[in-house]
Amino acid sequence: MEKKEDTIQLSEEQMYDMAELFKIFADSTRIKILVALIRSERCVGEIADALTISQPAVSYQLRILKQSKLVRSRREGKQIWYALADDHVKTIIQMAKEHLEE
Amino acid sequence: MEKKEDTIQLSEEQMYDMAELFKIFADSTRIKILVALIRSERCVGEIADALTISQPAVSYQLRILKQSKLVRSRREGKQIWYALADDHVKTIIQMAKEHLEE
DNA sequence: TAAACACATAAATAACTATTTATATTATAT
DNA sequence: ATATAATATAAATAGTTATTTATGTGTTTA
Repeated sequence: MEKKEDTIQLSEEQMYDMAELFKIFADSTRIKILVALIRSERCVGEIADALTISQPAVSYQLRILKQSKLVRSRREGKQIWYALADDHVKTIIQMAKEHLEE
Repeated sequence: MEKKEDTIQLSEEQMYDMAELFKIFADSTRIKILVALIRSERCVGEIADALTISQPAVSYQLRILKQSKLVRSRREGKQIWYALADDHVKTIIQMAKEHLEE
């Protein structure tokens, strides 16, 4: 039976970056947006309507999520469609859900 | 081969609670404290010295961590010893580390 | 080309939060 | 009892951030 390491090595910078990563998830509006995007790609208006958040507020948060490379976007005519950048977001949210359910 | 569910069901309240949980990890001082506690139980002064953070700042953050049930404490004479409440913290930090390393 | 639509951006504001400085509490030692 | 040590708490401050309101940008349609 392999034992888990009981220490985790992290540099000062890594700990700082880690906090920055958690900050992105530390807002319920962003969580709602991310959860909505787990199901499917969505455009800005859809998100605003579905979550009853103002359009500028949604755009503001989408920008943050995009800068953090958690979502990507593509333009299609007048609309801009947003989707999760990869599977990490889903994994992290799933983990957090399991933690909260205990 | 079992397929993962491609949706995650979360109530409004769960998403709010999730954001609150991430907020606790969204501060580099708290991350540093938690990482220090992965190795071993520590008293306030030790933490302050090791991380070069003022004693009141450490106490303030420990209080938040305790209220969030991420750490527990016990008094031993004049000192108060803090430790991680369970294995969850370590798991979450390990996950975040792996995410950042990609 | 003008109007309408979808989205982004800017400025202002309000709310929250971490740190510092100072002081209070609790426990030990003299 | 008093002094000292370890930690907690309070008040003040400064920095950050999400939302609103207003406006700008890019795209389609009439």
